[in-house]
Amino acid sequence: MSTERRRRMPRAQRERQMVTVAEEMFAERGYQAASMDEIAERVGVSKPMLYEYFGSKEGLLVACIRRARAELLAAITGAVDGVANPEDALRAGLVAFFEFTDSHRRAWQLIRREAVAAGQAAADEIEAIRAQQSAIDAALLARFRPDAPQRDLEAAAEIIVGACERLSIWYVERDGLDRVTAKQAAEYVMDLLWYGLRSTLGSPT
Amino acid sequence: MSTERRRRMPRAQRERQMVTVAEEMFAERGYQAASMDEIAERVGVSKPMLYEYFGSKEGLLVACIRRARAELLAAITGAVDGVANPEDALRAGLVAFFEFTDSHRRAWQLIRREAVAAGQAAADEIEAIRAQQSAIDAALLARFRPDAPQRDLEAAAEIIVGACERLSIWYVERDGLDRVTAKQAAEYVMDLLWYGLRSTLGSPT
DNA sequence: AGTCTAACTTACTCGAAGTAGGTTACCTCC
DNA sequence: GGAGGTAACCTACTTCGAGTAAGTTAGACT
Repeated sequence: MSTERRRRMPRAQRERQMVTVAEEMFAERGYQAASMDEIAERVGVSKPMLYEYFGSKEGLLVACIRRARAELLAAITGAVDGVANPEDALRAGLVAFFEFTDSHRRAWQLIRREAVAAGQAAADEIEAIRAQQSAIDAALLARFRPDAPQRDLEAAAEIIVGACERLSIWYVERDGLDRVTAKQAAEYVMDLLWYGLRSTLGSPT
Repeated sequence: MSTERRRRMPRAQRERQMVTVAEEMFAERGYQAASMDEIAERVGVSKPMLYEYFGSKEGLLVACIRRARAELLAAITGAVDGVANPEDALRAGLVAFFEFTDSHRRAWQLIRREAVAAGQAAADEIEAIRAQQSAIDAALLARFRPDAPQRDLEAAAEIIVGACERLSIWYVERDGLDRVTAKQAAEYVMDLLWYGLRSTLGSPT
């Protein structure tokens, strides 16, 4: 008889734990198939607590996504900050991105696969990640080519984000055979895009 | 009192009608929120018929996705077929893609937003669309540069597919203001990528 | 007219999301 | 150290929609 009494926890700590468990469950079983009862049980708490803190199943998913987004943002800004040369900054950002998707596979899987299961809110949250990425890229490009029209910068940023998202999936999936590193993935993107970026967004340096 | 007697239909025809209605409903309300009862009602048939023909709600979603995929494939192969010059072929394919996402907004929304709601099967089906796109692109690039290593071709194809997917969303969303046409979207992609493609995948032409 | 089957129905079960309302551990202030 | 307040927690329910069992009719073809 384990006399392990369930400890009470302050809300913030419990929430973090719940998000962690939910992330596991969603990634493992898929959003739909994961049940709130089971998540609650694994946390060691009853279902209404989840609803107390997150409002709904989708709310819980949103919390998972939001946390991943914050972490991704931190990783990238950390890598880019203080790098003066735009080319190096972009490269550093790309490497950080691929490293993140590699090391946070669970969260990344969640984002790309369980995306919109729940509805609007979760979809918006994921879209917000992409928007965040685009904004970073657009800002970076703007620093590089202040003269280029806004629309072109946006389009270029979208292309970069899309390319990275897709390449990261490819890259994570060909895990076993013939490993591609984060650096190589970043190089692929740089090689394909950098010429275009230089020539399209105004006169070359 | 409308004496409109419900007509019986052969299976194939009824299935097509069901997929059409389901596509509408899923796009309109989201996968989760759309109910099988309501879809059945709108079709003018009872729920078990849907299950008879599609097995499950997810099966119905898969059927929607699959149809859109077939249409997309037809549109692109139609555009690319017979174009000898690789650059023009790629451009024609891109234009066809953006035209498709523009004219089939409903289906496209469905694909990008209701993606993985249901589970594995639907996710796989969507992934299959991307794989289809990548394969087309990789084949195209291979024709252009038969000497380049397989892995580089794959990476380039993934980048193109990701860039297009993302750009098409951006493009469809900035609908009102300052319209971007399918041709322009394709041009953005070409401008950014073509230099890179020429220089990366072997020696320039 | 009789028969066979594909197209269709009504009327259910079952499981998981979400909720109403009450209980208990822990901190605080005297 | 006891009273009181509140944040953390629970049991026991309702509801709603996915999925199903078993039977019914239209209409095609002898």
